[in-house]
Amino acid sequence: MTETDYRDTVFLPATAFPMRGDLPKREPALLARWEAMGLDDRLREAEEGRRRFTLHDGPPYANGHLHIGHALNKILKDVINRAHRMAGYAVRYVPGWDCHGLPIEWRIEEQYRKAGRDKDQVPVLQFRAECRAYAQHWLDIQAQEFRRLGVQGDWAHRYATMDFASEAIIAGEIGKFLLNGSLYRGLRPVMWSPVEKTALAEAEIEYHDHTSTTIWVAFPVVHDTTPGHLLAEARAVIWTTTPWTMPGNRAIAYGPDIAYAVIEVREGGEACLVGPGNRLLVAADLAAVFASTVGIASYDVLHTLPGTDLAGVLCAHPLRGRGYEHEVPMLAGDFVTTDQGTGLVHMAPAHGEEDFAITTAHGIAVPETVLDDGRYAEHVPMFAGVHVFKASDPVAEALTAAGGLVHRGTLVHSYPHSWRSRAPVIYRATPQWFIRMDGETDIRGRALAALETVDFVPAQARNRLTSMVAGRPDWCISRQRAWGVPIAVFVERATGEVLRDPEVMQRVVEAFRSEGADAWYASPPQRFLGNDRDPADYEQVFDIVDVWFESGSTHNFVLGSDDLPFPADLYLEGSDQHRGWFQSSLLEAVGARGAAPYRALVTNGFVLDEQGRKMSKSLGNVTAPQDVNDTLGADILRLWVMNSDTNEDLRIGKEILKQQGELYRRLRNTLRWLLGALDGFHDGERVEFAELPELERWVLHRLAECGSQVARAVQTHDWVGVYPALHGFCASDLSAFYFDIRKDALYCDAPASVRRRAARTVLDHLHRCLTSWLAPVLVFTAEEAWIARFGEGSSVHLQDFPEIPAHWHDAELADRWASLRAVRRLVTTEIETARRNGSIGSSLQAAIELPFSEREAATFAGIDWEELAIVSKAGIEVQPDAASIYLDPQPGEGAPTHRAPKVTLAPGSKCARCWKVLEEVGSHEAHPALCLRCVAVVEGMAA
RNA sequence: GGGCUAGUAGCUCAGUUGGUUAGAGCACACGCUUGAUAAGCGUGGGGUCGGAGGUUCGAGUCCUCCCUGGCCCA
Repeated sequence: MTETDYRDTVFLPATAFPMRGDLPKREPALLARWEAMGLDDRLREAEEGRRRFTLHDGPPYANGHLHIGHALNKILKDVINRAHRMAGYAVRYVPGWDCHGLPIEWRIEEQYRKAGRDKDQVPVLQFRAECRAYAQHWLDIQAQEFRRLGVQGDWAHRYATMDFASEAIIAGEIGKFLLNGSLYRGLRPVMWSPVEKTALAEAEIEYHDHTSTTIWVAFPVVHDTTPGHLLAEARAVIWTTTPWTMPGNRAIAYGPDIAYAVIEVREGGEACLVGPGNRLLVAADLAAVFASTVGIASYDVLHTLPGTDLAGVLCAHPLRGRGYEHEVPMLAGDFVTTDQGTGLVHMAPAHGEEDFAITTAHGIAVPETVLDDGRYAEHVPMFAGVHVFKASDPVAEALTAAGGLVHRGTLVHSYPHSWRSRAPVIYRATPQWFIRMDGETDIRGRALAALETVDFVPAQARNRLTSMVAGRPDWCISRQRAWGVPIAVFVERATGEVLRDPEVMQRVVEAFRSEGADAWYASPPQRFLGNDRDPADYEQVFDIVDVWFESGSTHNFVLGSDDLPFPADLYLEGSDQHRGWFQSSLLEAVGARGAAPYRALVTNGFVLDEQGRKMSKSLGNVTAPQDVNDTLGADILRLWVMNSDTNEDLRIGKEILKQQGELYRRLRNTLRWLLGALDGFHDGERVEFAELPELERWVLHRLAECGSQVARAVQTHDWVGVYPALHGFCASDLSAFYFDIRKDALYCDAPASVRRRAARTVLDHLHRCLTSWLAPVLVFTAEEAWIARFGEGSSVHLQDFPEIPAHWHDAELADRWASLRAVRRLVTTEIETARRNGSIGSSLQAAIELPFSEREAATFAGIDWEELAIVSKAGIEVQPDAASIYLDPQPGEGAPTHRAPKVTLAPGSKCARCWKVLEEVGSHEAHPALCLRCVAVVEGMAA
């Protein structure tokens, strides 16, 4: 008989599960299959009566295709949801969308501009309808894109901030803040875009470099309260990067802990605007820098005085006599530093947070000097009608003429710009609606208390969110725009008081619920005010609410039923949402219902390119999820997420994805080989745990370790490292070790042999465990590998994670096998040496001789080294006095170490069936080409 | 400029309370196998642990400063 004649007697792996994933084609087919079999409904049915896990979805903005950050976030959510489901929870995931707001409004306006139409001529209801249609369009596209990524959810019942029900709830939530007294209207400096003519949220601001005119301005001291009257004839010098705020100046801040100096100019420089004899007040430490910057050649320090001495000093505005007659008091401010400038800071109450806080604390009125389009108001002396961004020259010239300008320069610095128009923004005091953070309702204090019971992953995030809540100002919730939910309140004209009437509020909410927020614009005010009030007595507010308030309200849209209890178990978003949704949701929930809306917060990092840079179209380093789906498959993208450290920023690009493809292949081939080796497996083959060889028990131990790791991740929401570990298990423990060793038994042993049945028993566990553990991530591939074994009617997604018996875990066995594998590594190295010498080819051509110490020989007794090293012959030689190099961490000092393993050519002939080289081959008459084991198997098959 | 955070092989990541020669997978090179075959196995090269100081018998781990990224803020 020739070799090929025995090939058919070998039990080679057989499976229809292809080696190549072909995911871009196969994934859509699986999605269609799930749809056809009603998988989502079956999941719902299977979850009856289980404990619930609720991850409340943070809404992406319905504007444009998904980018990689969306994909990362939704995939992570999906993995966590699916893993909980398979761990025994009922999971109903309701995805949502953020639909209102400036970016969409801007797009619609843009369309008008391109069409040459004036958007101010468009009726507001028509404009809002177009915004709604636009948002709906992208919502539908994004939903499809999320589903293509394999994200499971209740897509039919998704929420959207623009749903009528949502708009009604948002109005009702505003009503709660109105009625509990934390909503107020106030004049405050807010970030204002003169281009869009609206206040902007911090989230709508971005910083770019900007060249500003800087000026040093001298304020004459007119009332000197310092001991010894040290400020006689002196002028206080301030430095500012915003000359346009000079008309709004009302005070000067000094640092109480800073030392100040009165200097007298001895000699001015060539271009210096202050001549000899001028007396100037600046911080003592900054005097020299100041002098050289403004061109003072030399000066004398007349006096130094502590900052506290400046209390009570009054200055004149440098433009006194030209319409600026108010006094400018010097006020103590802890925020004043000597990092730059003069140590004296000019305070314009309308144009800065600190300015506002310190001046109003001293009873100074807030002047409204700048109009909504960025021009000075009519009442502003000298500059009425000038745009603030063109005011540097006029202001500097006026100050020069008045003798108040000390120096002028420019500075390139990071400056706030509108996120949408990219135009610079300003601080401007306007009447706005605010939610009070402190005071009676103490939202801040209660929010901070609520955070103490929230779990954070990663843990550092707690610090970040807490400090942001602790430090934030009152929440400005009004916007002067059209596409959103109106702050549906009335202000009594006679008193300026906001109307707090639950019945009015109720009428608003009901109208919104049936007709949407458009009702506010479409209905006469009488409808809301009721018959007892005269609409003429009230001003109807048409500001819309900040979209962060809307998204902060989303927990009210979906949570609060038996199905979806409040609070959510988990919120999971990118790290930018500490300032955004994590915070707005917290403040909204604490303010309106007194509790945090989440039990745990998970943060994921940002996605960067392969060099760690931000992705941008101009750099051409953008990785689009759609492209990955179409070229590699969504499973590859999902694997990328889970193989990354999502707690930190993560990277993606061509090479990284290629690597994920390689890692995927290993997982896929592991499943494929399992399926092939399990061909025809039936329950009767199983071997009891007690009958399993040590090697099989060791694999089960490793399986138990992996299972614990998965279970831990479900509980902690921290999945970093879990799938790399699973991959390592497949590559190192299974493919390179267990599978390689067991191929002989699986391919060549008789089907009834205990060794082969034991192996298949374990392979069955491996297949079930691996497919279910991989299912939350490789949603398509795991399904394929499940169907390949259990048929078209089944789905891995209807499975729970297998229960792992506690006795599978065996730490002692693990230690022993760690040593065995260390010995094996040395053996394979020796075999490799022999191979390079040309003495052998395959390892089955080798015979090995293992020198052991007595202790090693005892410890490793019973080990089949031929099997473990995959060689044809293995012998052990005990060296009585040698040190135990495989067992001692530090080989004996004194005792000689035994020799390294010795590799020789195995004697005998190659068995035509199992390819081992054995001396017994040829000894059987009927099958001279076979070893005796194979003879028995072949004859058994023939019988 | 401030807060938070990171910087370990080409890539993705491990590195316990400071303790021997810094690990793994992938990629790469070479070899084996041709019964997981557009697969599998083995061996190997590759790191001044971002940089510079300091503490210590000993630092990837602790301290200081600096550089480079990221998020958030000003």
